Amino acid sequence: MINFKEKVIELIEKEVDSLSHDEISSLIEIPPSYDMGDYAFPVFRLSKAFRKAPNLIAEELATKFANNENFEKIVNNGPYVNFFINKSKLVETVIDGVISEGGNYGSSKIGEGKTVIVEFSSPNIAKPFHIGHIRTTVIGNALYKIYKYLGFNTIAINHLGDYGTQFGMLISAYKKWGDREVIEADPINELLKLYVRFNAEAEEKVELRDEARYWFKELENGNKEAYELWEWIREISLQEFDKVYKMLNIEFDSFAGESFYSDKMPRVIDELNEKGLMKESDGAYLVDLEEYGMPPALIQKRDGSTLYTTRDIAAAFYRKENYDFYKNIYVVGSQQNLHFKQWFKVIELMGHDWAKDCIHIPFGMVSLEDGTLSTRKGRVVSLEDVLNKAVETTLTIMEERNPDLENKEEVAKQVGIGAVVFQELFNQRIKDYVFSWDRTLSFDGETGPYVQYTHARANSLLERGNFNLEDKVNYDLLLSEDEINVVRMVYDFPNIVLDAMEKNEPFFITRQVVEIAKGFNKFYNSSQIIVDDEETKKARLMLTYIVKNTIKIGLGLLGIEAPNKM
RNA sequence: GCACUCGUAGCUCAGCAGGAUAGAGCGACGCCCUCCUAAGGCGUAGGCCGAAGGUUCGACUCCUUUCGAGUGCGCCA
Repeated sequence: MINFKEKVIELIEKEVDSLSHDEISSLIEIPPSYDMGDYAFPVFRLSKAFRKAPNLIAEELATKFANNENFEKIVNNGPYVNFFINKSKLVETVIDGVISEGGNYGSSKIGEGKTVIVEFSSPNIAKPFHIGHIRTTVIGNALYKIYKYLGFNTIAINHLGDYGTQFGMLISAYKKWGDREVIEADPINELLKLYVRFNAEAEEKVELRDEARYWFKELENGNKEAYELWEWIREISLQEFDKVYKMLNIEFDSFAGESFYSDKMPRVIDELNEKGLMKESDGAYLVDLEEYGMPPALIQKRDGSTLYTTRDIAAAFYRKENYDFYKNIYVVGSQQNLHFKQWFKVIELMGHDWAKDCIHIPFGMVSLEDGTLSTRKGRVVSLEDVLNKAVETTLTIMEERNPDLENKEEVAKQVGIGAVVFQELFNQRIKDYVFSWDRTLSFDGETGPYVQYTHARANSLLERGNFNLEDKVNYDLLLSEDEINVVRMVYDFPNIVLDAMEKNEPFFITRQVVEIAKGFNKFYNSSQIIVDDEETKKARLMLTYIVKNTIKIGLGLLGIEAPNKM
């Protein structure tokens, strides 16, 4: 495909010596409106070197550029040189590009030979998989797909919270009040009950805390009874989580959670000791980070057991050695900003330069209308319920609008779940939000169903119009404002995918896909696509095809399906 | 107390690592199916971009201060 921006840079480079290629590239912008051009080059920076007023410089440059095959017009508008892409060329390059790449439009090989680890989801076993987990799960999955699409060797790791004092509590609670059969009938809820009860009683009886710590210590020491109980709890929890992962269509390459690293910590502690980084404090051991403006990182508790910082460090070492990652990404809430900053620093202090390749991707909090989520206080909304409810609502809408549709159930799942995922990926990660059923179940406007609907509509047009990919198209029949607008957005798509990767922000893709859908719907409403004139029909169907294809790819990168009918 | 994050229309949010007149969706009001999927399209109303300074030819965007909200800060994860 023709890179028009690059063509703009080439032109400018020839006339302007004082700026490098990259400088020019970063100066070039997209005008607020397309009547001002596709690209603009502001010349303010040149006024010193040229010793002229910006307007005059722009005028002079525009005159020099005047004729060029890739641009139909290059003119100055005050201190800007505005470039108008040759529309016919644009249409041609986009259509050719989409046809030749097909289902891989926008993919790339830039990641070849590089491994990216994405750690995400990571729920705590024996606890409900609730609405608070949706962000890491869905954002992480999208990032995983995006990196993969760009050619990286990508590894999805579910770093299960399957270790720590909480399991001491659970084991202790189970031994007191547990009943195997009751738990197996409804694992998460029953385990949660035990956990809640234990915490409640521990408020009064402080000795229970010591008991919990004792059992965790026993677990770490390999006590058979403790280990078997723990293994069983882990297994039944995973089965529960798997239901949600299936609904979301998410797969992991590894479930190596915290427990997996339980025997990999001594070497970390040894290395910290060797390098003189460990400090004793009240019987516990830590790495002092005061110099770096951070509180110390606790490595080992007074009773000799470890903390999650230690496990995270051990896990990072393990991953470096086994995957030799290019990037090691952690999709974890912003509450843990400090924790990651601390242990990344510890690894750096140990002298490992790959510390810089460890990246924390934070996201904002989800809360409920009546306050923060709290497993212990029972203030949770189960993710499974949310997804089921969304599917149900979708089914109701479908009964009204398209009751004759085949495989309604299947489509309702794709649309309902897609709606939830889409909304999750619609804004910047960092924003906090309050969960609301109303918003989650509203499918009008810029939503997942809107985009999917556009996709289905496009598909239906292609079928009705007997679209044939082999048909030659007259590019000059797609030059109206509405048509070009759509073409431009499809043209931008590959760069948007790159942006999403560079900034680890899937929502760039979400927004672009919405823009494409909007543009197409506008076109659809203003022009008849299946018309008598064969040439026109072929051209318009081709436009419909590139829209459908790009939407499908975009949704796919977000982990959302694109049904052909709805 | 210290650190970090957020603060743009009634609501929910975009605004591309400073640029040309601040944009959507929802909600409100008014239109458009004898026509390819109306989960759609078109239009109207609605904003001193939390506040004050500063840097710059130019600030919603960068810096400082300030107010408001959230999060985190040694034996939980």
